[in-house]
Amino acid sequence: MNFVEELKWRGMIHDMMPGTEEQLQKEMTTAYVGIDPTADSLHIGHLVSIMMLKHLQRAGHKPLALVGGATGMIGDPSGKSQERNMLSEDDLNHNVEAIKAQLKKFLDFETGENKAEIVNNYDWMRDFSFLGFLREIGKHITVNYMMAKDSVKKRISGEAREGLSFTEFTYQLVQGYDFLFLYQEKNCKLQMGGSDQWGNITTGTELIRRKTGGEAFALTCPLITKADGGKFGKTEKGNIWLDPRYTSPYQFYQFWLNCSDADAEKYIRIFTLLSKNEIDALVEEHLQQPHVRKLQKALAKDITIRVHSEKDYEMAVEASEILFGKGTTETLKNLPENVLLDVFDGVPMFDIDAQQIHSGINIVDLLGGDLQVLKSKGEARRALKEGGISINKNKVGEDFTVDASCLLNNKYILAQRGKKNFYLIRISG
RNA sequence: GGGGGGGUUCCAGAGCGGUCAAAUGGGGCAGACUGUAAAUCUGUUGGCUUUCGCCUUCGGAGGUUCGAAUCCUUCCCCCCCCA
Repeated sequence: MNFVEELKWRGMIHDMMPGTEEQLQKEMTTAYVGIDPTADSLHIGHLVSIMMLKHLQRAGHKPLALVGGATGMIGDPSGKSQERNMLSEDDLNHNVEAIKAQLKKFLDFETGENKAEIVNNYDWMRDFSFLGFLREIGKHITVNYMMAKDSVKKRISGEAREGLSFTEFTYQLVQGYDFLFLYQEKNCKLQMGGSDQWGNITTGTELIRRKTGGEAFALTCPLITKADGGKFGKTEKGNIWLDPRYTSPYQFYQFWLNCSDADAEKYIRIFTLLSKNEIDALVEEHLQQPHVRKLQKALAKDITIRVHSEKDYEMAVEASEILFGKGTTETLKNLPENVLLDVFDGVPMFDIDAQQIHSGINIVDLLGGDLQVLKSKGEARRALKEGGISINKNKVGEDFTVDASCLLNNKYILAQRGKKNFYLIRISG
């Protein structure tokens, strides 16, 4: 199966320029996607682009990951209603390095003619003078052409009418120049990205055509959505990051496990490397017994292992079973300390003076007091009234007193708000 | 430079001298139901105390008033139109 066919059945093609498939069949082709270095870790929103590169490489082509050290300093107006904050040069450098390290988990940077490469557009933009850019690049593209792009139109005449700065307006040209540069320096003939990048990518192919007479191509994938219309990759707590410092493997696993049926069916094609047959079989099984959530489990397993590790995956499953399975106070109490800590890795931890527990402390004061497990006593009281608080998996009321009998391993207390929010309280001293 | 419209609690958006911690919708959180789902229904959504009550909040700073988110002064910011 060739690259385009592969992406097609996975539902990863939104649009592509005529001739793209032919180009890919003709020869080993170098293609790139851009990654905005807005943080020092990738999040799962980036994973789609990375998977495109992965499939590209598996099909024998050469992937480039362009880390936008320069474009990141400007900000893409696509999809944004407002101009965004600019990052400092230091932050950008730090982020670029961190992202490089993460990409190495997904792509082969070592072997073969088609080994992956990372490029940073800051390297070639840094010394490009403003005047130079105007003379060499700007004159090839008309303002009329640039204004016709949706990303620009929306900002000028859309309902929001936020206005856009000249800097933002220029973004597509700068990105277009990246493509031109890579075309000339690395024989890169294809740019890929999310469908919101179409306009930016075509500015690049246009620039290449006008300036060199050469032909380059564009391929975009649909924006990942959720069936309920929410934003993909976000939870109440924010982005789902690849870096375990920001999103623990347990939370990461849980995110995928909690996908809706419709989403899981879509995501498993996009984010895993499972074959069409394997996925079809899983979907079939899922239809028979939706409550078993085989699809979600397979999805969560595959991604967790690839992003983290087999061991992290097993730990996450174990934790999930203890927390959501038939876990009771008894099973909690019997858990050895090291297992307990592993299970609750990534769960917020609070330290409290041993004395307070031994003399008994009211639940409201414990949760809403100085520890700030919950924001305030008012909130603690409210949650208690709603029946939303459990201690060691037992629901408790407002007048519950926490004392030494609640301790797990003589040291820990598991507090729970609702079904999914856990807090571990540890005594000290 | 001229003219106009705005800045309200997470967001949108009412309020326009007291009955306003501030309508309504969205979102969030929680409960029931369930598949750790969706849909639905219910409760809740500034802080302290929970009984009355108190404190902080309506762009910033002053002022008028017994009393202001609501009136006045001044400053800051945003948007639109014209030059």
